Amino acid sequence: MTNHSRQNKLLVAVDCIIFGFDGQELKLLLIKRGFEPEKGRWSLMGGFVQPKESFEDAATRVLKQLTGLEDVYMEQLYAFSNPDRDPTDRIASIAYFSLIDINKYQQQLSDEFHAEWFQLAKTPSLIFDHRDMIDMAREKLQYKAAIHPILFELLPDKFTLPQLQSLYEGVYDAVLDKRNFSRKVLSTGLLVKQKEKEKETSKKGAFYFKLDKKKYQKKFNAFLNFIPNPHNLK
Amino acid sequence: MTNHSRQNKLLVAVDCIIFGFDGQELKLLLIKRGFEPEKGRWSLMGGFVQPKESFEDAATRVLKQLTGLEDVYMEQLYAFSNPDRDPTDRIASIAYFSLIDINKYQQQLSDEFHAEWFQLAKTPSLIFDHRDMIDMAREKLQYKAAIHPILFELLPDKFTLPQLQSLYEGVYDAVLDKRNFSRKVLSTGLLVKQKEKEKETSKKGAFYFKLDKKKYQKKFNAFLNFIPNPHNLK
DNA sequence: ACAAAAGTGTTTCACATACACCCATGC
DNA sequence: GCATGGGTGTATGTGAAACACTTTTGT
Repeated sequence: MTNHSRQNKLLVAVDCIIFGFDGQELKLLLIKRGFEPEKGRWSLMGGFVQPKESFEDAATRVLKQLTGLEDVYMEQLYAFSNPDRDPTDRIASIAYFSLIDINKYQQQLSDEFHAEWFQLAKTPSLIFDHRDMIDMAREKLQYKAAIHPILFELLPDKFTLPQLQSLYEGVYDAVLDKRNFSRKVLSTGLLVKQKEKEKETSKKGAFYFKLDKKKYQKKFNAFLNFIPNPHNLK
Repeated sequence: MTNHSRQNKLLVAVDCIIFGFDGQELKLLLIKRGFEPEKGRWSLMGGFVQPKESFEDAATRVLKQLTGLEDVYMEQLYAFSNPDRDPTDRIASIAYFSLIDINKYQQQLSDEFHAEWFQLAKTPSLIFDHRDMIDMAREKLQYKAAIHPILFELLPDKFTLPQLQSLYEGVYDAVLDKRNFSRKVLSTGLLVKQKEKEKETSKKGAFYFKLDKKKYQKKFNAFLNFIPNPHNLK
């Protein structure tokens, strides 16, 4: 227990599950591996953890490498550690998932990795346990987005209610009633109506909204609707 | 990226946050370290991940080593990886939390580790980032127990409603109304009333209940109360 | 008979849901 | 003038919360 022996050391990688939303569909950014093993197959973007780097640092670095983005929403998903998950080497992988504004994503960087956005339902066959990672990420996203307003991280600064609703519908694979939906999201007080309309997708046009960043920060945890009644809390 | 170089390898440990409930208070099992570094200080029970072991395997092994228990509720909490978290070596730690029936715990095993149960509010100073681990575990427990009926994992086969209520009150540090509480838990259909009463803690005595294991399994996920209305799901 | 904890029911209110019509505009 | 998608209001039901008295029994 005390011998920090060399033989107990492991290779540790990070893998990034990157979600984006194009206004219609929830999407996932995958790369085509340009190196062995499994060269030519699709996978999540990943990389090895360096000696002086935390897992978060590594995931941030890897994400930036692929997308050019920093300061985006990222959350540790799970540590995958089956000794046989990579058939060639024993490599543990810490999976992170990110929510990015797909418009800020810098295409040119991705060319290097042959990256492509995939609809969730249409992802290709993936290496190792990356499919499990994605399934778990999706589940966690559903779980968390039901409680915290994280889906705004996928949207541009200005967005319309119909867009927001499509996003929720995509995440939950559900059809929602637009009257109830708009009442619910507006009742949070998190949205600020703009004067301009988005007029690409309809003749009438839909008003833009912006997120009230201050309230967003403040309400991020308050969004919880299941803890016992606040005034019973000691 | 392709060079799985030796120098990228890391020491990886697991640490176990072990919760128990004595009928009154939510408690935590800690050990007094009998080895360097930090010999003599309190810490979580942990151990290094072995070359052919998954992190889950390692945590299961470590938990059994301390408590003698297998097949208990265990969940991966988080991978802690700050390069400086252990000042002597770079060691990442994957934290797991467990919920055990404190009565099944085998005291004699723990003597070897000088283990003791602590009330959450009265935990001593701990090594490294173990305090952070515990805080996060508690938060996750609150989060999860609000949605899934996991707290039964802390109780013996037979328990009373007042005990169950104390448990919830301990986890949320809250005072609950017993009428509303009993209506709510009984409405889940998860509890089966027994004929015997527990007569230690009151003159009148409180009826024992058992968990309906089949319904528990079936309802474990159905307990969710926030997903969009089921009949809207595709 | 009294103290101590168990057990039980009703009212009120907020929120979630179901549901249908009018509006603005480009063509 | 019509087709397309945007925007709004109401009625109903369910579940959460507040609240107080009776029961049992050991001493």
